[in-house]
Amino acid sequence: MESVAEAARGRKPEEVKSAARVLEVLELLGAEGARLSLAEMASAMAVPKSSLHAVLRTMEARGWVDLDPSGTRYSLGLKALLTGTAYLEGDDVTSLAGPVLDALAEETGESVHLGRLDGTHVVYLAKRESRHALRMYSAVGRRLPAHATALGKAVLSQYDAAEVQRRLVWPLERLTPNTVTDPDAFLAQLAEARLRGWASDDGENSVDIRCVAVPLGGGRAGDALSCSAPASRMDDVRLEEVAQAVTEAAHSLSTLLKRLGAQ
Amino acid sequence: MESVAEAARGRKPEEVKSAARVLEVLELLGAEGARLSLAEMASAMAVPKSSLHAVLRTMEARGWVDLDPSGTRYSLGLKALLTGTAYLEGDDVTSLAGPVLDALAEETGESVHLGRLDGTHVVYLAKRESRHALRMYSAVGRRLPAHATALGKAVLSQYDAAEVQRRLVWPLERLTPNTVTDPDAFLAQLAEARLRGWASDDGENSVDIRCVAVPLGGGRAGDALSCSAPASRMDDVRLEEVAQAVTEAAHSLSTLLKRLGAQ
DNA sequence: TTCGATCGTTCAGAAGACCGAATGACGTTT
DNA sequence: AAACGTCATTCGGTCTTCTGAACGATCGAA
Repeated sequence: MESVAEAARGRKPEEVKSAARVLEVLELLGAEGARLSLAEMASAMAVPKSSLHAVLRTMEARGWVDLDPSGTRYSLGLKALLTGTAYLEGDDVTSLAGPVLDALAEETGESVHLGRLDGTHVVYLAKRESRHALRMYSAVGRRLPAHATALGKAVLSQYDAAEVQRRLVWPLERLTPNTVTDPDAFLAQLAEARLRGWASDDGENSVDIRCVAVPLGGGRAGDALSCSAPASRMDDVRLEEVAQAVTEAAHSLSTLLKRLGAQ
Repeated sequence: MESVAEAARGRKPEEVKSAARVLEVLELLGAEGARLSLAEMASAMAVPKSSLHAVLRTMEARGWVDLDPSGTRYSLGLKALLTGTAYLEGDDVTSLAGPVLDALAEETGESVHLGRLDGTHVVYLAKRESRHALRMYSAVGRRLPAHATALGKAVLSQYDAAEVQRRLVWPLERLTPNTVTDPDAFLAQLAEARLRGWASDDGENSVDIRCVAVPLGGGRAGDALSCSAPASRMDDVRLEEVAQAVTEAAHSLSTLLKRLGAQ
């Protein structure tokens, strides 16, 4: 009998209702540094107030959401931060990447990132900042569309065209005048990246930023290493040099990971 | 009838069972960079496997937990990271603190932290690293016992003795030979901090690190600003100088916050 | 003050999750 | 090869949570 009601909302009957709601609350509050009232969240989630009320009580009691002094607006609690940093600490790749990132940042003098594919986006897992005053803004946890970043293209270059077609949302969203949105041109870029071993981004998500990225091996298909710099410091020659350095760094990190996986 | 069963486990009947379990899973997986099987978690949480199974399916479907390639060990998912960083982005204090931290780090040349009291511990919300090669290790999201840190003592100095007694766990845990564990000595330190406006830590959580902290005003009773350095660069005279700088920084941040709260 | 529009909170009937035992799928040991 | 241990997974009856409407509290406007 539940199939009618559940199918109408497009949800699997395999989900535990209030478990899903807890996660939805966290995502909703996280989405925009939001401070939302119970009623606002209930309407946003299309859930009865009374049901959400009990869920929020549970979350508040455990420090996963905080309540305004007024007692009427919810925001994320400290537990969310603790768990977020625990993700990074518990991750093999991120833990091992530290010294490699340090060395690459030292060698290139530019901003260096470790990224992971998550659906259609890439998430920064770790970074080292450029020594220069003019540098790109970034933050661990930040998400950028995979199709407009070197990191994303590096990861995607490991899949065939059909898989890429399946993984991305078409048409590709345009972020800057340089964003590659034509499917054929995009797939051609991936093919080129696959051949030479590194992907690039020329102002495709942020004007005037050029970036090079190399996917990690060692069984970590979703991760890549990148180096970004303002176009003013990154002409084509320099790009190739940096690509070389990133490739070597990625290789050495991949070796560390393979060793870990084998043992 | 549920009061008997629930009271026996010490839980309020106000909790939604599977909501609490979702959070408990996240905390369990976050606790130690753990990779746990369903059976292990079920036993750790004292919950039937079959019930937890459904919860984990829900969490996995939404990317909150990841499953090993083998399909038998769970770890935190990427959504945990996204929500964790969202906590920081959505937080007024952390957002406003950036420039103040930069200035203080520049002025002192030492590591600077923004911390928040969470129960008996202090959590780092933001940091700026020392320019020196010899520097303390720290990370955003890291928790340290409040009674053994300048940050914690700064926050606690705002409460009276009875409140402090209530908030901490006695006896105070010893972390280093310098940790103050005697209740009277500890309360005396807080009283002194309250008078002069800043708290200090002399190798109490980490040998050879000295630290100064000042609580924030502006209605953010739980937050404090600190500056830490190796004892070799921090004699008593220098400590007073740094305390002065931190006090000014805390004051300017508090002013920013008050302005925000008023508007 | 009074009204109106929020908001969070409560409650009893209805719907769905929870649980224990049984099952199937591995990998390892005997 | 066979038996064992451990693992995730399924299933139907029972019990809990979920729900929608009604309530009470709070604030601002009239």
